[in-house]
Amino acid sequence: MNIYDIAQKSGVSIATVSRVINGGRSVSPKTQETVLRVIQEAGYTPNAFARGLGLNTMRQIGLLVSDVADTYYANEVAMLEKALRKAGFDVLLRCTGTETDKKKETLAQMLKRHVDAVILVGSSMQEQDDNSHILEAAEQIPVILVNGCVKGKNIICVRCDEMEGVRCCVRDMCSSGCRSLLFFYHTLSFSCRQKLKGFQLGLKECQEKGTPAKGSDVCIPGGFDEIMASAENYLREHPADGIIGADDMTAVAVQKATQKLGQMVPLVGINNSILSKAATPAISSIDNMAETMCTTAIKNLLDLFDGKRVPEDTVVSPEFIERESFVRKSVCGQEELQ
Amino acid sequence: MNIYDIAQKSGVSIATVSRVINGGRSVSPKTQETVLRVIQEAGYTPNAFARGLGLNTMRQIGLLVSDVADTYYANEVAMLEKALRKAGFDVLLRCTGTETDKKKETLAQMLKRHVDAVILVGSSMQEQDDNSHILEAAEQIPVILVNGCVKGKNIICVRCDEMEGVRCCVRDMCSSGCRSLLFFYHTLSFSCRQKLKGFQLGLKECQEKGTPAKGSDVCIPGGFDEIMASAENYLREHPADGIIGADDMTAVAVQKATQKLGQMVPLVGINNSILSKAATPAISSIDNMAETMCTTAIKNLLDLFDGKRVPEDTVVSPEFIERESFVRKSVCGQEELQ
DNA sequence: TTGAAAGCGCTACCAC
DNA sequence: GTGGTAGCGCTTTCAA
Repeated sequence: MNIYDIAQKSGVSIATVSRVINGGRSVSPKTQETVLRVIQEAGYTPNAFARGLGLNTMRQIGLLVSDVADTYYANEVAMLEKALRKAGFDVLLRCTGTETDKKKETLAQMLKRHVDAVILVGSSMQEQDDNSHILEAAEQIPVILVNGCVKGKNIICVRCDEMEGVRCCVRDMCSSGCRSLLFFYHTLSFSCRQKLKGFQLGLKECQEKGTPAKGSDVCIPGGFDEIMASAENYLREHPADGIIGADDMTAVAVQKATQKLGQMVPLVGINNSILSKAATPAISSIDNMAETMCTTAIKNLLDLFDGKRVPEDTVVSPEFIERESFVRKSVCGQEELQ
Repeated sequence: MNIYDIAQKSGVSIATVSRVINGGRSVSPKTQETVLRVIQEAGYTPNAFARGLGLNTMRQIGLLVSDVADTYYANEVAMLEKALRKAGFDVLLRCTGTETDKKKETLAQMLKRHVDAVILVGSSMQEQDDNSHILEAAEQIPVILVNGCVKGKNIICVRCDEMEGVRCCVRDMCSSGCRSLLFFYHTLSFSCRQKLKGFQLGLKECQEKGTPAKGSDVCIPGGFDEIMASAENYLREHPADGIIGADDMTAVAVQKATQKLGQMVPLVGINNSILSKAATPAISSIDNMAETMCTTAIKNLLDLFDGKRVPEDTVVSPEFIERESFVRKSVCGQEELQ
């Protein structure tokens, strides 16, 4: 069953059938009706491959993410997929892992698949130094970074100012009496670097404000169990009175460690994922506005497809979600206003 | 840059170039070498759409899941994607939600995309009564159910005997002294029905064994917060001394409720996801062997593509992962052996 | 082993 | 408004 069959049954040419399928402009209402009825009756669907060949697109968009098993990324992928589907695009999903070479290779493969755009989900998709592969990809198709930033033509960035979020959090912890802070993380991604900067900046500002606090960052590679175990060892030697986890998973694991040691330490996570709710005590978390980032990213992409001008770098502000593990006595930013 | 350019530069016909690209059979080593070198130098990649049109496949496989944002499904998607990529297939991802019509429609759309197979991830992709759409799809391409079961030609099922897992768990709880059990769930999926059956079966067996316990199942639709709130209300009126959650998320939410009420109740979740680790006390969980299911599913699919005969229904056994929320005094199945 | 040529099913341009 | 037809880039059959 192909376009020729439909043309024959309708008593028209394939050109007319094609027109009807693609929006029916300059087709008489009568012809249109006939053809549509035949298509309906025959249960005909145009061949996607042939269509792709002719139009040079199959309305597919590549989603690259280091790991969908990560709750936070999974959530973003879900939101992006939903928005893209609504706009009539299919999603080609690839997990890349964190190795630079794998990420580059995967991006190259996506280009060969002739996707209409590529979305790099999460800051882990961005390299610290050399992002030339992203620039190269952008020469062919739009590249969207969700929570990342690479400047270049045909590249759309949407990100959260996590540095600011952590900076404020540090200041809030200091004003709440914390004097010895720890920042735990497991991977030094782009986003993590920003958070670390915020951590240092916050400490510095506390010093200037006359409430000096010392702080260290500690890297524990691995998953939940490794972090929990190593954090326990670390905290036994280096107790702290305020802890920030680079993400909720890390925060929960560290929380477990403090509980084992009988230390009751103010604790904050990042991402505001279900893990922060699930923990006991529930963990206060810095929400990096995944939903806002995702909807903005897709909106910008669709605008770009429509030929509109689009902001090449959108920055959204994080939001502190207060739960049980740390309740602020004062709120950074608001004190200045008073 | 197309196959004609390569043919010209190599001094051969496009037929020969095509042969070289597709495995180089019946091509002289010398020609082969020349063509490969030209392809290399030109950085040529065959057009995926044209290839799809010719071969009637683009080596893409559709993954249908009710919601990737669900930690458990996300984990399965990650494992499936990895295995498929290794076998040279791309993954087309679609979240369907739980409405039957949406699921049917999405499946139909996947078929139109000419994917090589469809994988339905999670028992929520299966309807209780009418699965004719799955049978119909299977007339065109292989359909794989991960943790589901629909009998039919060209349908491969891999599932976990969750009924058995819950049945054993109930018996273990009874033998450990629980006399009033509660089973909480939020959606009555295929898998949930199995678990419920196991719950009832376990209770019945306890009765027969002379350790009668009463039990009820309670459905709370909604997400984490709704479950937590409603469970608290329910438990205030109907305290229990043993609780099973249909999944870890539910278990954690109910755990929170018990903690608010000051009830310290033996509790078991299902899925053995990171949530069960993250909770405090850590939640014992029935592991339904997601990894085994996924690897088996892909292995069977690849075998099917290879024309081998493949088991149409594989059942794996669940595994009880003991943590802090419930420690078994005796183990179901082992007592019989003694 | 190689080449010529006929599809694959559709889109889009150019006539009428 | 409609039809004829030349591509799109590849695979594959049939001859040579």
